[in-house]
Amino acid sequence: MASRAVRLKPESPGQSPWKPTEERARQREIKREAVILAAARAFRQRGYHNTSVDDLAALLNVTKPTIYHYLQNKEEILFECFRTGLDQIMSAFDEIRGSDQPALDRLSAVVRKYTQAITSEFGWCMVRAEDQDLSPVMSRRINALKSQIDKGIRGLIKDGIADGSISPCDPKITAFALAGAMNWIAHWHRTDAELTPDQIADRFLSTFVSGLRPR
Amino acid sequence: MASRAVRLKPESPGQSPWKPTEERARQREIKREAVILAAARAFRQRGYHNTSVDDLAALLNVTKPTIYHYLQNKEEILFECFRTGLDQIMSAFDEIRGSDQPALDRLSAVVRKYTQAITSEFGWCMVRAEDQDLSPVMSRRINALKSQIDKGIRGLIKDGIADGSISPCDPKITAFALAGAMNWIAHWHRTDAELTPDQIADRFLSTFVSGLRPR
DNA sequence: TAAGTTGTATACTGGATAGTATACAGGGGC
DNA sequence: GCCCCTGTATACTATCCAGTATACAACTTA
Repeated sequence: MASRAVRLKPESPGQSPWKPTEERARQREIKREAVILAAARAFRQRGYHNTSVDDLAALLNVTKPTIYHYLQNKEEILFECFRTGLDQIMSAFDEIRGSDQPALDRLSAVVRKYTQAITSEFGWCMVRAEDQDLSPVMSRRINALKSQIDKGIRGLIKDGIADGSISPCDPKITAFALAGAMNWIAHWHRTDAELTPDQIADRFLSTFVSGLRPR
Repeated sequence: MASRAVRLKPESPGQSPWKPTEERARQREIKREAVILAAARAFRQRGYHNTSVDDLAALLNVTKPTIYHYLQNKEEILFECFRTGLDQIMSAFDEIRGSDQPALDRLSAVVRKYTQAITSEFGWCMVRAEDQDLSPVMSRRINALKSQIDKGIRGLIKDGIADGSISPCDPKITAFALAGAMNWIAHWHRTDAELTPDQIADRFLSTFVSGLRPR
């Protein structure tokens, strides 16, 4: 569940004979990511199938072949949207790695990060885009990422039961409930909403941790 | 939030001069619903955009014009799938109307019914189909139904806070969390799953009612 | 300044598919 | 037996759109 952002490391400047080439590669990557971001926004707004590659190109003030210069096909665009969003969620687990807090506290930290990710531009893609629009190979890769996230949440719940910070429950179903509540944010959250992601996360945590029944 | 199933009432037989006509209307309705059910299944399996009307026709051993004889266009098919699913959820509220139980108990009953609805054939349509595939007029009608459901849940939470069966919380966000957890079932539930809808509902309720923190 | 590489555009192809024009078959009522 | 209504099919149109062939422009390097 490591953050997968593998980036070109900027070498010490003015030394490599390949510097210009590297600069090009960086520019290329910037543009590629711009396409992916524009796609994520458009898909969220209009849906994957209601957004043509021509639409995407128009949003970026270029033409279709330019898009295809950076990404092989429409499926790859969707895949990258998926992946970028899921990577954001995965990174929620990075910062609690090695922590010795009670598992419930670690879970709370993950919930806050997760909520931030889901309210990002890529939230829609993680949650609403459909596997069926990807080829079996790509779909399997996405499902592997989703499965890792699920395992991470379940693991924290199991740890919590073990260390006594979480009361005994079915980890699988509890993880589904928690993930479902968070993923659903992508359906109703608007960036102009009154609540910040952190406020949403705190209220969710209050509900899930304390429960509905008065103590 | 009344159940909207308006049905032809079978008149006392053998009397009306229009009986054959009525029989025809009934047959027509049966076939129309068969189309909608087949569509719901196909959409869940392959997605709306990956299912052509020809595909649908083939599933029913007829041809495309037959489909169009019962439904105006593909959008109407999707709309009816939406509506059928949402009606099922709406009916979850019917049986607690007039109940004098504490609101938390009424909410629990709704959660059980809701879970049954979401695991039905139409679960996918309620949750995963996209408004953007409907015209603005139809989309507004669907959103009105969704909004009624949301109001129903929030109302029960507010009632619970008032009658003391639910501890004070933000009703809006709590309703979103609960609905999100349930709606998400449509993403992971398979009919061959090990847990029945009622078992899922009970575990959800245990999580939401008692909370994660040990008492 | 010449040669190669990268980025962008114009203009096209091919395939999928929503929706329709039209014909026809069968049953109920006269 | 004739007519009309309902249901179904064949065969078509029109449109959208993913992806490509090709040309050209601009920059890199020498």
